[in-house]
Order: sequence, then structure tokens, then C-alpha cells
Amino acid sequence: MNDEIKPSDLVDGLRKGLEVILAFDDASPQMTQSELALRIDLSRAAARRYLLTLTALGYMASDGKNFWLTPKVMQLGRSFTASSRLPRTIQPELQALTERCGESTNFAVLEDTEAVYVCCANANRLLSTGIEPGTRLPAYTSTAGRLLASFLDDHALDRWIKKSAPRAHTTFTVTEPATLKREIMRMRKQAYGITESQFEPGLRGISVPLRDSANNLVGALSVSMAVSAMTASSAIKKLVPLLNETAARLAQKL
Amino acid sequence: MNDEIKPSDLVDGLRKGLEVILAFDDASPQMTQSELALRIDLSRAAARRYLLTLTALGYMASDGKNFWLTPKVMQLGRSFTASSRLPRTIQPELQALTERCGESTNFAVLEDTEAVYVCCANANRLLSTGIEPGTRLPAYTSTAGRLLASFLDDHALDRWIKKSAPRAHTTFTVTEPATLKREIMRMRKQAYGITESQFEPGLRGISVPLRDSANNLVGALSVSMAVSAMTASSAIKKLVPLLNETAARLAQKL
DNA sequence: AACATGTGTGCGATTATCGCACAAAAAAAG
DNA sequence: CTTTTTTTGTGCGATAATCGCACACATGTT
Repeated sequence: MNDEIKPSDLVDGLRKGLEVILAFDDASPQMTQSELALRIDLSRAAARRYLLTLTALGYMASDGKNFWLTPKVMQLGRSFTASSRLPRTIQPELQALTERCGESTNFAVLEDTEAVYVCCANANRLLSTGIEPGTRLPAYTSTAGRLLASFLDDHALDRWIKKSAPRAHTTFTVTEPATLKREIMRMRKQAYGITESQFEPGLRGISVPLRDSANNLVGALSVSMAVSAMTASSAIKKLVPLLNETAARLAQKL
Repeated sequence: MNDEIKPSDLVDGLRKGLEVILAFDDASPQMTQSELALRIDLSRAAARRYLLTLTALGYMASDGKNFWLTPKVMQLGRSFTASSRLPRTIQPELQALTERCGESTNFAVLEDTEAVYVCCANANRLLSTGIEPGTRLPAYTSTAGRLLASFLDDHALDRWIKKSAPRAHTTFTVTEPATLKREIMRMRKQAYGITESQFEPGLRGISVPLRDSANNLVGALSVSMAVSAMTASSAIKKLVPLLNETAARLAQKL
């Protein structure tokens, strides 16, 4: 297939419509047509059309002034989890893993410089990680993200780090490219990753790679926990084997 | 605002594009352009354009022949959970509830004749319910769905049942309209709902309504459990108070 | 009451979309 | 290995949908 795509092959209405959906987030849970037009590059008339379209389709609701998303948009996200074998296979194993170790676990893939969390099994604790299916974090701040990046070849890794443009999310975030690279290289050697307080203070992640039966890298399994729960070394000693065990079992099913 | 929408106000590319995403599911996790064209009403050329567009945007991937969804589509679904206060408020309470009762809990809203599960807290059990955020079930088979329908007025309820066109999913599914109505009416009186084996054999649901601080109905809280775990009456005795307690606490926050 | 801001709508110009038709390629059949 | 069949890539003109403007109207602000 030709991967050069000409403008005439792109359906613009779709692109903009999806942008509209993504424009709604934590910071602006509801918007008027003019606010939306301002936020993404659209004339007010166009913004209006897109909002009305989404409303007619049931993806949006409105009080006549403000517009907001309805639960129906979740159906889109579920389209992936329903269609892909990956989450269906992994989810139950994650839950079993969570039960065994008592901490929240998840499965993430790397998409460019972002770590996308595909499945999650939250431990029933008061302190919740805020990670849910679909969450995207800058990969250089995430254990899974760094671990997955560690499988890039040397040149690609350099470019990746540059593209990531690391900035400090906490006072501990590693932003110096050389240091970050060293950390990532160590993960490659160790075949597991651990980070602490890189995105959220007090949060520790431990991660191992997940491969399919053909030994292709498909993503990373992680445990998220409070640093205060135990020391880093005992966390590694306890959790890495459990993670690897799960990864090994999954490898046969994938 | 005028709620009559003229065709000229509808962005067709968006409508069709979303249809394309939804066309991928369990049964057809990957499709070629011609398969897709056949499945939804699209010429092959159009199907091709939509697939290429979604691929260029990162929502799809392809080996040159087959197309499939990427985890990026989950970002769309997350747009809702991130933008709406509802799931963020409810999720932690659900987790606490799951911990207290040891069973999977969830929060659902009614959308026409479908129950949409918005938040879920799965108990760490081997038997998983298969319900995840975004799942849609025929409301007449779901405890939460029936309970929510019970708040429709009499005429609307009749129309709702007719529209639902109940059919048997298990040998226990209530499909007779009059019986279904009686069941639903009882839920309204009792202010909680219980169903068993209506959608999946051996699965029991117990549900209570959730209201906001202005006493508006926003959805239903449910517990899903195996019927074999305990008798129906002891489940009611144990779980309805817990559910109501959670609903009461949430009512203050909504 | 005057003003400012945001919203509904008709319309012509523009352009993106459509589906056809045919070429090329890939599979399947022989 | 050749032929046949099916699927895929692409150029193009007709068509129809999108666009943004302009103006009227509504809302709420000073």
C-alpha cells in the first residue's frame, strides 16, 4: 500500500469532529460554541455545526448554551477494548496480579512519546493512582514508558528523548537528557524498570516488558504503589518476580 | 435554541467516521476496506478514505490489507471521564464500596433502552463480570436499567418496554411485557432492584438509585455477584443498606 | 435605555467528497 | 507457471456538502 496520503484522501470532517471531542477535558468540561471555536481552529459557524452534529448523534448534550459530552463517547473507547484481543486477555491476569500483590497494576503501550494505559486493575485503596484505561502520560515520566523506550535502538532513543522534551513535573523528575538516557539504558540491562516520583510525588512504578509468543514486544506490565509502602529494594524483590510470572503466563496466550 | 436540525447542519463525514470506529468489535476486530464498505453503508472508495484518514490520525493501524483500531481510540472515551465530574466523584466511592462488600460494583445511566456502565470497580475475583466502563447492555436485562426505567411515568414506561423489544438472553429472561412491567413497578415501590440471570446465567444484580443534591436522578449504583455466593434475601439484607449509604454520601457531592 | 456579547440562519462561493472507471496488484484456480 | 478471479490503488468530473460571511435576533451587562 502507498503510505503517502494526499489531502484528497483525508476526510476533514472526521478529523475536526474528533478534535472537538478531545477538546473537552478536565479544564473545560463544558463549552459554548464560541468557546470551542476559539479553542480549536474553527469558525463559530463550523463549531456550531460540529456540536449540533455530535448532539444529534447522542455524543453531546446541551442546555442550549453550553455543550458537554455524554457517556456515549465511552462507546468509542470501548470499541477498542472490545475489538482487540489484547485487553481481553490481559485484564483478568492483571486482576489476579493485583490481588496477589495488593497494589494497583496496569498494562501500557508506547505511542510515540506517550505511554498509553490500556488496562488497569486498581487495588482497593483510598489512595488511587488516577490511572484509568486510556490515560496518556509523557512516557519519560512513566516507568512503563521508559522501559518501553529502552528497547529503541541507540539513535532512535536519542531522537526520542529529544522529542520528549522532558520537563520537571516534580522536584525529582529527571530532565537532563544524558541522565535520562542512562536511566533508560539501565532498564534495558536489568530487564525491569523502577521509577519514583517522576510524575507524581510519592508514586513508585515497577515495570517489566510483556512479549507475545513470537517474542515481540507488545507493551509493559506495571505496578503502581506509594513509595512509603515499602523500600525500593524490597519492592523490587517482591514484585519483579510476580510481574515476570504474569508476563510469562501471558506470553503463551498472546 | 432550535432543536430541529436541518441536514445542512450535520457534518456527514463525522457521522460516518464514528460509525467506522464503532464497526470494529468483538466479532470483527479487523477488516479490509471492502469488508468495511459492505458492513456499513459506504462505497469502497469512501471506506478507503475513512480508513486512511483514521490511520493518518493514529486511530487505526494497518498491515496494508487489514485495518484495526489502536489504543488511541481509548483517548476519545477518556475525554468523557476526564471532562465529567460524575465519574471522578463516583469512582473512589465505588472502590470503597467494593472493598466493603467484596463484590464488583458499578454505576450506570440509562440512555434510551440501553444501560451504559460509566464507572466500575471490579472485585478481585476469578469470575469477572465483563462489565467495563462504556459497556452497554439492553436495559431491560440489567438491574440498573430496569431500576432507572422504573422512574419513567406510566405511558413512557409502556412505550419504553415496547421499544426495548425484550428477547430471551437466558432461559430466565423476562420477555413478557406485562410481567416485565410488574417487575419494574415493584422496583419503583421498593426503591431498589434485584434481578437474576436475566442477561447472563448465574449473575445477580442489586441496584439502588443515585440522586444529586437537588434530588435529580443521575443513575444507579449496582453490585454484581454470582447467585451462588449467597441467597437473594441475605444479599438484599446485606447489600442494599451499603448501596444506600454510598448513594447518600454521593448525593451530597453531586 | 443603550450597549456589548453571544447565538440562529440564509446564501452564494468554494472545495472537499463521492463513486465511477480503469489500471495494477494480489490471490486463487487451473 | 499461466490464467482467472478478486481485491486494491488512483485519476477525474459531477455533485453536494462545507464554509464563513452577513445580518437578525436574543440575552444579559453597564
